[in-house]
Amino acid sequence: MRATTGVPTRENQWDVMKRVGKKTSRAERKALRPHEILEAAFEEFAAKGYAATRVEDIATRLRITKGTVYLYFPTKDVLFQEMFRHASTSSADPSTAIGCLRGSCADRIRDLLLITYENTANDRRTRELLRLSVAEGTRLPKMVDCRHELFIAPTLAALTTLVEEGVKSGELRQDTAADTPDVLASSIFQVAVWHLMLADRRPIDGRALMEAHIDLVMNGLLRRSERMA
Amino acid sequence: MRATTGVPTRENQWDVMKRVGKKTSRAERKALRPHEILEAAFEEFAAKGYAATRVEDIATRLRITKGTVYLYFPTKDVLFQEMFRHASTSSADPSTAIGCLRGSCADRIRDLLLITYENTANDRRTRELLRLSVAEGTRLPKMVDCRHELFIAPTLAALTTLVEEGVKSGELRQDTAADTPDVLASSIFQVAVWHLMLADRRPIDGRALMEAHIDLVMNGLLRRSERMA
Amino acid sequence: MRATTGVPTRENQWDVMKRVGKKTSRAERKALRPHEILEAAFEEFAAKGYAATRVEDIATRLRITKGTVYLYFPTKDVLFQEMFRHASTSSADPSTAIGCLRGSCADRIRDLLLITYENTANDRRTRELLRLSVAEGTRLPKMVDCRHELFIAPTLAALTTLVEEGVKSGELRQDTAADTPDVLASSIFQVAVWHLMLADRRPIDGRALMEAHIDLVMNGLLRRSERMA
Amino acid sequence: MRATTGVPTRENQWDVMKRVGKKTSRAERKALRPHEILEAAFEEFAAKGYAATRVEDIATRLRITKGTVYLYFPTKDVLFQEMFRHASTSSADPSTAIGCLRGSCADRIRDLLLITYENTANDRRTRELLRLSVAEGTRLPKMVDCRHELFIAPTLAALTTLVEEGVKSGELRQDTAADTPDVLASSIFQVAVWHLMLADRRPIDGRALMEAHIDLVMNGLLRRSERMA
DNA sequence: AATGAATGAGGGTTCATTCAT
DNA sequence: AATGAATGAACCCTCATTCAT
Repeated sequence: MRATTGVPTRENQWDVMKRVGKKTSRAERKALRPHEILEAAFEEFAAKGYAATRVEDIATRLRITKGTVYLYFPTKDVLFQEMFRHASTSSADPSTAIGCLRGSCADRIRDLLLITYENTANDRRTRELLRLSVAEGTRLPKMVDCRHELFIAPTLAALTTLVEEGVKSGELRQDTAADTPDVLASSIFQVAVWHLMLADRRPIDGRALMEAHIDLVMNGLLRRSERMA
Repeated sequence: MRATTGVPTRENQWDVMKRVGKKTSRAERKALRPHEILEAAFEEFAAKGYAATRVEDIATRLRITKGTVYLYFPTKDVLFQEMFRHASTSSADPSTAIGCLRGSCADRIRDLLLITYENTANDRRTRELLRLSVAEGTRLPKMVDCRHELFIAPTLAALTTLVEEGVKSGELRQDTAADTPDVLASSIFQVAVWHLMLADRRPIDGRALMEAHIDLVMNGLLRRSERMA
Repeated sequence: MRATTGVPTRENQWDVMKRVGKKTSRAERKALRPHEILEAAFEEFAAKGYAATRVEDIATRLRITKGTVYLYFPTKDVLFQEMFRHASTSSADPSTAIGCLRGSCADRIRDLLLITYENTANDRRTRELLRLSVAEGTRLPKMVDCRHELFIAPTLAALTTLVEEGVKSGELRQDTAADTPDVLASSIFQVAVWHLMLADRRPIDGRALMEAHIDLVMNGLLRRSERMA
Repeated sequence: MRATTGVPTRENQWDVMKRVGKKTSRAERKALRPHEILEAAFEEFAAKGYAATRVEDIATRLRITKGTVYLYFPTKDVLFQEMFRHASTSSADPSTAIGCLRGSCADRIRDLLLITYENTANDRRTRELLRLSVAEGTRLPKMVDCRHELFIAPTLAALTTLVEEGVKSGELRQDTAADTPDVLASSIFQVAVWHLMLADRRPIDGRALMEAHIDLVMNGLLRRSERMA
């Protein structure tokens, strides 16, 4: 029925292990596999998108064969979704950041934005998840909603709380802007999109841009005397 | 399921033309075709991405067959790129907007941002081009760079010019923010990404967000007395 | 994306047609295709069973490629079922045979059995459908039931009617056997199974066996006084 | 769905043995294994056919893993053939039945047919072997021939002998039917095929059908004077 | 110009078989 | 002896592309 060559054309994972003298038991290997595969899947899907990625590409990245991938994930589609969940889960939880803010409202807003920036726009993994959310979101809205619920909404809610507090204490002015404090975070989106679109071809200093934006939103561009009603 | 009949169940383009009494000559038809195809391609590619879109999907949208598509475009890949160029070209040219700005620097900045917002984040076509830039940009960096060159860079350059002018005239303060006036436009990215990710599932008032952001960047969030050094 | 060799390695159907000077228009070809494919599918499925048959085998038999098969049938499974229905439909309808029986009950029973034999056990196509019914029937009971309903049941019902009539008229004896006249047809099953199992390796004279069986069962059924020479 | 846990959810063979306090040594186990595997293989192959059965299905039925199957049988194909031989061997040997027939020719014929019926058409295992002979016989004619040689031919030969004897003694009439006494057994085929095709969806009383057939063929074969009531 | 039947390379998925543990 | 992770050859089905009509 099926021919069985058994003659490996290229050295496989085990050969490699022997050659480099690594000691990984089968059990260890197996326990690691799902994680490894999800990581490799992340790289491939992020680089090429769902449809253009071949399961074999993912396998090859790990020096295994596609059959092995199917030992751990039943379909490409499930693999994608698990990968998305896995990559999301390993992102920094915004609540920890929110929990350790100290100082004046302005300080806390500044720190929250900077920390969020570091965890999102400045984090390759999170950026690529944004890419996938944009690219595949139409196909899998649930996925994106879930991510929004867990990561974006809490941060924006924290901003809203901080602004409300600052307005109440008189530290911040009460105005149009105070009604939609989401906009405080807009530069994070800008940096993220910039990275996604232009990568290293037109690099920007994300941190500088963030600080400029924070300066702007806190102080405004107009001279004191020119301040608009 | 593939039909095997070959009997068209719905009236095709010629039937339609006959019914409504239009007179479109063959020559006219031919002249229109590339444009029609590019439009249909835009819709399909935007909805499903490059790899997941079938040439036949595009043809079906026009009630023609895939063979016809190949009369005008040699490959799917070329079609995609031409579509991208075409959709970009039909976007509003930023230079026209820049040209008709009037009033104080603040006014002109505000107007430029609002006009750009209307032409980009609030324009479905431009938004979908952003989606494609993010999704397929890795594969076709040239495409994205070109788009950046023609649409994004000029707008940001205009902003920079306006800010410099305002600083020189004393209308705007000279500070961190003035060094990277790009950030003034960050809310446009935010609205665009929000639309792309959450579509109509979590709608936002883009215009209100824009105005809040403009208010913020012009006036700052801090009370006058609290202004940071 | 996809390489396009276009270099045919072996002459295909069209080459063949040109070479032998056949004149078959595309439209004619297309109209014939489903029928051709069903016939080829019949041969392959009958020879190897559902699971062991490759769609490509079916295509190759027609000097076309598997892609073409999928132009007419959406899946292998549907192809199998349509093939089964098609092959069944083209079998002789028992009602026509039943309609033209003449003579005494004995004569009509004899003729019905012989005709049924010719149409079933002695007909390769019907025999192979029996093979498929036995081999794949567990998977597709509906298919077998349908076939039973249309072909087997009517014939057995006709036998029952004939026997009842003969008993009533006094031509046939009333006894155990008259209660289950199905057994009159048992030799048809025997010949069919023999063919399916031993093919041409241990050939039998089906017709002679049929006649011997008829002789046996008729002389048993008939009253003493009616006994045939 | 493939499980990735490796944690057995149901108790395996050893657990079972421990629980019920059985003491089966490794050696005993090993001696039993081939037999167990062949039995499990019989069930699976009979239910799904050769190609559609997975080696793992067979193993799972025994709560062992496919690796173990390969310890005892080198390939799936060999396993199938050994299973077929094994299942055949465990069928009742016709010679024993033939040996203990007593009474008149008519009695012996009747008894032989009834015993054969019980051992074949009315025996699930033998019936399923018939199914496999029909389904896979084209692929493995040797197998079927062997089975024919050992089980079918002897029974038919015995029938022939009995009929010849009856004719010689004057108990049976000498006529067409006497030339091919095979037909006496045709109802066995009929019942077997009926079971295989219609299973329990259209049940029949096999024994009644057999007796009706015997009644039919005996009263036909017997001389006028010998006719049974 | 338009069609759509046909092609065939490819990618998802399965499963017989191997072999280190 | 038994396991089950891994392999890789197939097989189903899709779809970009071609080309005769």
